Amino acid sequence: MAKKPSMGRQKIKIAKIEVKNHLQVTFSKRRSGLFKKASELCTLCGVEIAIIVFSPARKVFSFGHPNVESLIDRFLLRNNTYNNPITNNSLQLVEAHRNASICGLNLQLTQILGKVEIEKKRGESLDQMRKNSQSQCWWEAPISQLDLQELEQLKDSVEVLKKYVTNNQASKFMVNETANSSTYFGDNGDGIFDNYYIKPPRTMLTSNDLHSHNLGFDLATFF
Amino acid sequence: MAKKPSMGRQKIKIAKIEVKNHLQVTFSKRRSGLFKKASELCTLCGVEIAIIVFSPARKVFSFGHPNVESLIDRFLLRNNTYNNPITNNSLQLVEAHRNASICGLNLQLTQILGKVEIEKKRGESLDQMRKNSQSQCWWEAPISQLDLQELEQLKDSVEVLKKYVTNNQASKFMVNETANSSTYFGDNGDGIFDNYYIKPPRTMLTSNDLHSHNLGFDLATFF
DNA sequence: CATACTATAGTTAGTCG
DNA sequence: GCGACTAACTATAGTAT
Repeated sequence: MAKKPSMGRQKIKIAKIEVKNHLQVTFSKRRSGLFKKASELCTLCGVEIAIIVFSPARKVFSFGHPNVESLIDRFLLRNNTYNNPITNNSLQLVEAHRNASICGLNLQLTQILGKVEIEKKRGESLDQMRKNSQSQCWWEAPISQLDLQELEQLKDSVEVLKKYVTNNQASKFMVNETANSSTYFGDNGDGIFDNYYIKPPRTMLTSNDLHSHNLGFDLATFF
Repeated sequence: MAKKPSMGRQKIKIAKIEVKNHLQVTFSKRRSGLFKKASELCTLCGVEIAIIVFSPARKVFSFGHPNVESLIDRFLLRNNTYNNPITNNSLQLVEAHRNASICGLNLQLTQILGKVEIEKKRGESLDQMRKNSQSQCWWEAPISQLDLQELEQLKDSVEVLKKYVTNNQASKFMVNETANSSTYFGDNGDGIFDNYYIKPPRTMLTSNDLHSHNLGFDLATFF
């Protein structure tokens, strides 16, 4: 067949493409072009970038270095911290954010883990105590049980918070294409959020989680 | 001075630029290039895009059409609801995001607040108890104090998390210019980016880009 | 940190498989 | 939907302001 010589790239107007098929092709090409530019910018300048795209077909495409979630977190945190309209509580907020840092979270987690143990023991002791004299401490046992349960939840909550912040450790490019129901998460090994009430009964933080604070930057500056 | 003729664009390796000054220039240029590409993609294909960039200088640059926050919301929500739970990890992710919902946070906060009250009362009671028989409960008081302190911290942490999520519903931005972050908010598709950090609104794209876009959005509807 | 300039490297519209 | 191809079209490296 006679090959028609390509007329090459034509100039186009930057306006909504009406031809559906054409639009799809352009979207696909330019999206990958955009992600490529982003990744180059990451490499060249050592910056962190997250991109979220909702396609015409309602699919989600995302690019993230090191990963989308952690950048979203930082973005929101930063906005909250410095732009919060509730100026009255700004100082408290700053303090709260400080508490949300990895360091603070680890500390809190450690304290809570220890506390859970203590509460268990205390529950037992109080249980015995109640046997000895119920009239004196009738309210101790139930509260103690409640404490324990709540503390377990709290512990897990803090772990979730910590995971949020810890996510920053990843150091890989990640490109996601989320069809209407699936998202591929890179094998960074992070991005794991543990559920605080459905999770399996195991310790959720590995020693790795607890000690790896070697972020490429100083997280503390964000709080 | 004798004008040296430009040697034109040179080929570069995509690797970390070491020369600080050079890096800064490249970052600035490529960032605006990236945002322009994004805005073109928005207009051409009628898609929605959010970009977050953390610069080497720790500044935040963002592009969003229609705006960053709403896209983040949808991204997280979609991950929450429809993420494909292939592995335990992703399942946990789904649950964790669910936990991050306002509802869950409110619940947790309520629980914690209630617990703080209980702890206070218990502390008092235990204090009295200790007076009555120190030998039996010598360890109660100190632990109780520790409890209270920890719980206050936890309460703050959860409040932070809640702020995270609640932010979605707050007025999108009030004081969005800070010393640390500049944000480009994509507008209705005319390709005009308002820079809220550097100067009053000014055109970012060339006049060539300014006329042909029309997505039928009104900037006012976004804020 | 942003912009102006120019030659050239890189991207992509249009088309086919 | 993805790649390949080619001829334009654009972005941008290097440099200076």
